[in-house]
Amino acid sequence: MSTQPIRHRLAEAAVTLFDDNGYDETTVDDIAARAGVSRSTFFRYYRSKEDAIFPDHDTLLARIDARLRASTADTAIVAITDAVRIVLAHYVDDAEVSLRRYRLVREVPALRDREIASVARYQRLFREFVGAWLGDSPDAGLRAELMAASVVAAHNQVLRGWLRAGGTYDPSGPLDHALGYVIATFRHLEQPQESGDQVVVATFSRTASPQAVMAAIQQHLGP
Amino acid sequence: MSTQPIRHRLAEAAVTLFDDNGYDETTVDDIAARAGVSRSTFFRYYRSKEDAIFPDHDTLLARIDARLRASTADTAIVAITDAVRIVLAHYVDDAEVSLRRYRLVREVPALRDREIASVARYQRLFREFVGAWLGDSPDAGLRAELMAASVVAAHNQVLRGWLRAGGTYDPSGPLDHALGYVIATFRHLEQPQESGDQVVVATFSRTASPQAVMAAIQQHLGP
DNA sequence: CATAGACACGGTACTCAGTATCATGGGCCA
DNA sequence: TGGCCCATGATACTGAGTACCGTGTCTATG
Repeated sequence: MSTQPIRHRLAEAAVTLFDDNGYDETTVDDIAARAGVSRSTFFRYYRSKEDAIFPDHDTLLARIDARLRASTADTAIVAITDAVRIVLAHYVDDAEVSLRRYRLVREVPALRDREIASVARYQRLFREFVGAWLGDSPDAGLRAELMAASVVAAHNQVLRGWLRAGGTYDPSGPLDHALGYVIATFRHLEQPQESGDQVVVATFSRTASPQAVMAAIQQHLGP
Repeated sequence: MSTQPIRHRLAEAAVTLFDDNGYDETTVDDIAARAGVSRSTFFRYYRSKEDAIFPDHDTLLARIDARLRASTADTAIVAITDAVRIVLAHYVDDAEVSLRRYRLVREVPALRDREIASVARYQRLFREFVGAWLGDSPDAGLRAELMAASVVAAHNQVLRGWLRAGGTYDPSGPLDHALGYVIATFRHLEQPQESGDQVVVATFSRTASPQAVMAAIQQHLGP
């Protein structure tokens, strides 16, 4: 029938039928028939009907895992930035597919839940690595959780904006901007001496007199 | 059979059977039979098999919505803190049920995904309100997304810790600690003059001389 | 060349979640 | 008493997902 591998034909049949007739109205039999194979074969390639729209989450997850695994605490921020860029690039490279899927996922609750569950797996991955990098520093668990959540949220915000705009621009800039926001909040991940040439001074009681503030600062700055 | 309302009997039958025989091994028929009603009646009270374990998410979500709706941008942080406290308290008040459900959700993928989807609804709620409060300030969408994600992540981290420990302590302290972390990062949500009695001073170039630093500070502190 | 095994696919039959629809029976009001 | 409402039960159906078996093809090895 076609020279395309079956797996690809099934995915294409699925998304086309979902688009044309709706998700609930499309049966696995329909998909298999359109791809020219049997129902059995469909389930041999995809575990479930939903799977046919998310064919590449597993491999992408594996790539992220590999990228993070290749890093250490010292290069945490670079690794995280890279990883998020990989994910976003994956969507951007296949803009056509991403946009069709986005429209679908937006209006089918079952698919939306599935998407959210996938995102949670990415977040879990980030959390585990950041947690390991933070070791047993104070609040390591909490900070890892917040870091992972923020990174994923930043990515999602940029991606959603790009999808809503129909994929009409390069989201690299917005992503870097968003990640900058996140990273600024979590500078303490890296060693202080590596955190650029800026140093935060202090906070003081609002009721303190200017003289008292000056004295305290002068004392810490040395001669 | 029992004086308990049917809805409650069904939920109890469900969680008991899931505990004893496993989730997949328990059919809706089993649950209905144990509650002494028919299969039809089960689906009249719960939309799905999973629903029987998450009976109160909708009402809790409505309470959070109400709490946030009752606030404005001025009192954002208090509202958010309150809302998160409400959610955590809901779990703590029913520690027995929460713990059983936690053990179940942890090992049944379908339930875990469902739980994650529920959490996403809370996050969406926070995002919408914070976004509205931020109005059209720069990066409002991004900051709302990050704020919501962080708040939810902080809550989940505290809740998970409490659940893992078997619900053996009062998690209010840890929650406040975690929220403090989050709020510190998002101080700019509130007006500066309302942000407590602490004031952040500044950052300076590491190469600046102590004298230059002092001069700059003195200039901002006034006479 | 023949045979055996691996493998991919098709076919069949089953379980069970979820939906739709109708029947029933008990309380309640006129 | 009669009629109505409403909660429950009963039945039948669709479709996802699983298990299992049969069959054809391709390949390696005698």
